[in-house]
Amino acid sequence: MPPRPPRRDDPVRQRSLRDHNLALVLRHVTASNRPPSRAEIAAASGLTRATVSTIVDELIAGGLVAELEPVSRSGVGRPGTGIVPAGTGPAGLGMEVNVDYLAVCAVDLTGAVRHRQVRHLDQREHSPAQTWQALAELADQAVAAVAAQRLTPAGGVIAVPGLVEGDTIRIAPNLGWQQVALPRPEDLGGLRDLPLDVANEATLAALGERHATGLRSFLYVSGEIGIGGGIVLDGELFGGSHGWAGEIGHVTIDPQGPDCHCGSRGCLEQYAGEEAIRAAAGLRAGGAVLADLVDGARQGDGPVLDALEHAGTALGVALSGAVNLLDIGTVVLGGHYAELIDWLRPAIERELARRVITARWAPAKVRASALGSDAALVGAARAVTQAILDDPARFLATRAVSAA
Amino acid sequence: MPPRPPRRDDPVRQRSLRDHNLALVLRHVTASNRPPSRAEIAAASGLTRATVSTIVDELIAGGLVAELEPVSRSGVGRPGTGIVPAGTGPAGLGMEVNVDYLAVCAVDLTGAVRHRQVRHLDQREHSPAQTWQALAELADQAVAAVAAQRLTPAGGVIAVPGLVEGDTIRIAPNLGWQQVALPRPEDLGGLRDLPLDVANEATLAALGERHATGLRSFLYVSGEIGIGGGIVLDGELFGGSHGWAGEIGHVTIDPQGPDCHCGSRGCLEQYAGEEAIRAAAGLRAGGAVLADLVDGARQGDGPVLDALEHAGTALGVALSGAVNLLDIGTVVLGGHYAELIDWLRPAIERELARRVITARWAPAKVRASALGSDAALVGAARAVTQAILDDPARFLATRAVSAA
DNA sequence: TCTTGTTTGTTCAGCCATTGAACTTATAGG
DNA sequence: CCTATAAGTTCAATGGCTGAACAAACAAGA
Repeated sequence: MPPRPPRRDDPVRQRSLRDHNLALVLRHVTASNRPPSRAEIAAASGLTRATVSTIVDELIAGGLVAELEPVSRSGVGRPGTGIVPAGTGPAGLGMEVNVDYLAVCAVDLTGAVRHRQVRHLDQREHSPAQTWQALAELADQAVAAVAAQRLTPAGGVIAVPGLVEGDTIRIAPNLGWQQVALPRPEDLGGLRDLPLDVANEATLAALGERHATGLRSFLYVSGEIGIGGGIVLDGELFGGSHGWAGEIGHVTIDPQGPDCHCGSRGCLEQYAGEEAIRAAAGLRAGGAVLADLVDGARQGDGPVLDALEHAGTALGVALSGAVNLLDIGTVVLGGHYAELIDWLRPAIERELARRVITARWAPAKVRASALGSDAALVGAARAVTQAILDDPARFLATRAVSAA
Repeated sequence: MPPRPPRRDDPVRQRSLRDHNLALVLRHVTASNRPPSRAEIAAASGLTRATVSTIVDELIAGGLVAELEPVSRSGVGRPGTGIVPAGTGPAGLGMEVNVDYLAVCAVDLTGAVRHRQVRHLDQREHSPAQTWQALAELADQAVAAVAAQRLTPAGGVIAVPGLVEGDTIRIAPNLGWQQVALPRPEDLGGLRDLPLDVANEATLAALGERHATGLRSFLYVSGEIGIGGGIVLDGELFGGSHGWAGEIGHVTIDPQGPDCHCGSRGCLEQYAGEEAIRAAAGLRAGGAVLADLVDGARQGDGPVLDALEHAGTALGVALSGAVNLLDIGTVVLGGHYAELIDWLRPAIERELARRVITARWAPAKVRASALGSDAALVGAARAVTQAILDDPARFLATRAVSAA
């Protein structure tokens, strides 16, 4: 998502120095829970107050941060003026295409969701072109709603439950899509001139969780119809060679297990996917599976509890492999799993304790998603604002050009 | 291993600018296959010739690079003087503690092995203290040998087949070690004043392979008595939260499989570890298992071929999970696997093709280790020199202090 | 009310690394 | 011997950070 991450093989000129410190200061502003003063930023970042002052000036001029009204604060000495991320300024647009709905949201630099709209639409009954059309309409409304709050959309990211490479969707099994390209800019109405990106839904959800939880490294696993995953390492999304990392749904649980639609056998999805759990629980097909499962589990329904126990065991086996491989301290369960966590957790933790070789020294934690079903949508929007926060200089430069 | 990687939350002063470009230029010198001239470095790095000149001067003064004799080169114009990594200068000491031998080697900044010595010693019959004693003697000889070649040892790293945390070895099953600390500096003779580190053997082997092969991202798997692994992402070793990443030997192949000594069931080691392959092949215990397997396979011995086919299948299942999770393009087989690759590869590639969901668009490559059984030893030594190459400024600073 | 002490934020000279252009050095080719 | 070309060096200019001095804003005590 970030247009071009700073490479360590780049030469460093004076300007890059400023660029780095611009990002450093901005990060302090967005990261601290209390609006910091220039002096506090200086103390925390290691820069001098003089440098911080000029940098803050530049950020204010660019509309990325703002000064707070001088509120009286405790303590002796001249009170500092708090610096906050700009509430009016750039906004990130997140869009989600899922099996039976479309969604759009907008976040500002503080991470607050300033607009959110969901529209039910079954993609399986429509062509990709129709989906893009409907999404463009939603996006138009979002752009308008956001403008009314004095925010300027700075870009958009679309979350898709499938494999994405560059600007094309290789395959999205549950949508029935193959080789679908991003819509052309001229078909996008209000998004026309904005940078637009597509990415995998679970990957973006992981990004959303990263901000919502503050965790530096974790494995995100989302269970819905399919099982998706995302890996965050040291605060950064890990994409792998092609951006396809995190595909835990097709990790093998039992080499001789049931056939999977992916062509393999014994994939995790065959044990812990929605359909597998439903069938094992003896529930009817086509209903509101998640609600039925939660109800059944709450009422102590035997087959349902057994089904969840089995799913948890399979999840635990897959996660153990991942933890052994990545030595990662936390697993975040999202999607339906977030609501089923109470019944999944015992089996998952049992398997982790048995199968992770370092479990006795550093047991991995299992927790539920903080954003729930909005994770991918919010994560997509955050991807846009995050790119600005990571490299404010680039944003300021483009802003200066468009102003001229 | 690198003392402290540059953090993105550090403030940047002018000096860091120089530090960065120092490393950038040095990297160009070590990376290019032909000794580059100052002008070529400037063109390749994006810096100006003026800057490169002053930086090269600084590196020459610090003894990290040297000018080549002005050889006549083709083409019109003033010929450039080639810059090469200093052949005399800092050296890295690699040490390896394995089940039945100790080894030491030294590499210079070019990566060339300048000294290498192996001594047979069965650690299972000796205490850790005795091992350290014997290793210190070997290291002493290495320091002397290296000094005779006008090299100055800059640090040492010990490779151990076990789980390392900080300066202690948590557990090394095949050595029979638990909670063993690094030897005290005063017990180390010629190593007394050098920075010393321990790390996992497979992790260091991965590092060695990274330099020997030039691959940017790969998964290294080494099969000997145990199975170890290391992950290299974008040129950097990935350690995970505690440095324990890469433990692929205890990934579950079959949740109901045979008991493993680690307390779990169905671990990869139970299918593709030396002992498992030997038993499946019907070979006698205690012999030269690897040699027997290679002989048997060459002669078309049925049980041996079957055993390798089964091991390859299990490896393929485990690697498929890893590739699905990490989206990594290359798998490097080391240790015994390197010599057995011809018989393992078909099964591994078959499973990867079946089980990796992105295999049809980007099939993962399987290749043999370039360093063979020396990978861990050389990798350990390289870890030292790599730290210098990654941050020459730090090295120059300590050098300046000790000179004063 | 006035003074003192404390902390914030700004100003400015000094410093440091990079740049770009001019200049010197070294070679090939006519 | 002269010209063209490329490598390497020198040097004034530039941009960004630092440190110290200073102005501004406040609390506490006399």
